[in-house]
Amino acid sequence: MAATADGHAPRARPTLERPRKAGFGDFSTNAALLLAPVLGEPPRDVAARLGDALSDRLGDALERVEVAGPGFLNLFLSDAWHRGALGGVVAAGARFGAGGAAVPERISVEFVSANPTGPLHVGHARNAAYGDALCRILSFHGHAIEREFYVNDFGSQVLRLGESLQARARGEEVPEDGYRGEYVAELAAEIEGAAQRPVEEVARAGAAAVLTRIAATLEAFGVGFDLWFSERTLHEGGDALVRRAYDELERQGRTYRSEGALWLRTSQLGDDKDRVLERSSGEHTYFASDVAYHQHKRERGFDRLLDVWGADHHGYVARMKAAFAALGGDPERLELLIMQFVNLTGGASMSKRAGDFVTLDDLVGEVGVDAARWFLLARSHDTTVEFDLDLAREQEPQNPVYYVQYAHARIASLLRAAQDAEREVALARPDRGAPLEAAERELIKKVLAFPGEVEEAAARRAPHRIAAYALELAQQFSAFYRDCPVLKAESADLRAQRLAVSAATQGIIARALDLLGVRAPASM
RNA sequence: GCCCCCGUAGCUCAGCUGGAUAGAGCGGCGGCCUUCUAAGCCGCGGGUCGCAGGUUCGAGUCCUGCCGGGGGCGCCA
Repeated sequence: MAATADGHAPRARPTLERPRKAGFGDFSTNAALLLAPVLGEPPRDVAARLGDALSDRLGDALERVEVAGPGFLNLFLSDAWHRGALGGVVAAGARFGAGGAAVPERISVEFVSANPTGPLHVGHARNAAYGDALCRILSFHGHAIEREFYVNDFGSQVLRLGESLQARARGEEVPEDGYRGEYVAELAAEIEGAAQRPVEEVARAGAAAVLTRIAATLEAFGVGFDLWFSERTLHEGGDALVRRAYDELERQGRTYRSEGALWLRTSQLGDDKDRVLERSSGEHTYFASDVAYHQHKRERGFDRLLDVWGADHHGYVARMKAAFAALGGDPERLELLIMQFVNLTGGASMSKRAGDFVTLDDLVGEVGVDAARWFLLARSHDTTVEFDLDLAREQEPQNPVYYVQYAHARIASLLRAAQDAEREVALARPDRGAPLEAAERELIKKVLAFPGEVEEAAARRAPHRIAAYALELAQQFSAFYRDCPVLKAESADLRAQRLAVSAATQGIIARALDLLGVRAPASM
């Protein structure tokens, strides 16, 4: 791009984009708008010349060009180009849109990480759905992903669980700051000798039992982990990881002693103030565990670390980043993704201590895995989700997820109706040279947008983009289904071509739903 | 007081690196099933993009300041 007359670089960059409105062509460029002041000519004249040049260059891939508005140049691609592109999609098969990452990375994604002191609730459900979908998207995009669940099985919370369990087992009142849910009584009955054994043992057994339940809940929700990392292991053994992290920090000159406690100089690295690692009592803080845990992650050699946290942890971001830098890490490679809250209405409180809250299991029981995941994933992670349980329960069939699944099922029905041989023939040669109806061309365009959507969703850590795209694709298929007979097309070629378009669409709907962890049924 | 997120249609939310008449779902009103699944389709109505400035040829989008909502600021986890 040439500099402007006054020698400064132009502020805006020339773009080649796919306009939202169909009337503005398949591609649109603002190049003429930016060139005009440099050339000293009217933007529309520049656009016209640019259009002529492109027409010569692109040949029959281009149907026509249009100068529009203040000087945009809109390019309309031909049917031949669209059919050729469709052929590419069909040929790519299940790999269409996959592996687009320019620099594949080995990434650790830590999510959920709920305390093993009670059942998962709706907030955890959002974290689980988001983290899982993010892993699926990043993996599909070409990254190597490891999924981790950090188990806080060491601190005072677990001890309180033990006290609560013991109280229940003895038929006593649960302590003021204890856990009161019904599950506590259930667990107390399950754990042998809960009334007599040392409270630490009861706590440990209780946490293990809760964790087993959590894992089962997550599995039913379609969420799995490669590693369940125990906080306790950070503190065990002579060469405890916590000690090693302290040593490393000391070597880097980042720690000091004051008032009997060991402090980390996080304020030198962007935090508001320094933080305590080891209390004057000799106990480690929760922060110390996290520092050691992240040091352990560093030692495992990831290119990037992602932590999915609840909104109540956002005050923790600065110190964690600072600690990561203090350990010698690049804070840019530690991403702390904050999930905003799920505001539950029409149901019970989400307070964990209240003992009466809507669990992930309850949620799934009410609306099913697919609707629950869709609902939690369809919104950006940094906006609060309004989840009306009554509405979700009553309006299940109106949920957009069913619309998308329905489109998939319809295509499956179409393909079933076609003979196997015909389907294969259609997919072997999708381009039959038949002219494209408007709805057909729009559907192909939507299909072709998929890799870009994956790229966007991966780069922005934004699964909700996939949900939005899936809905749009399903809508575009509905228009195609309405306007373009497939099985009843006038000619065999047209029938084959439309079968290919349908099959390609089906594959992408299935893939998009899979990236969200939602099923793609063959019939509904 | 400081920090983070949000403020777009009656409700719930999209809106990608600033671009051309601001979109969807739900809800409302009115139509469409001897025709590839009506869990569907079509049409209508509905918005000073919180407010005020600023940058720009161009701002829902970027900057500043207010207002409103949510959350967080512990030698708790």
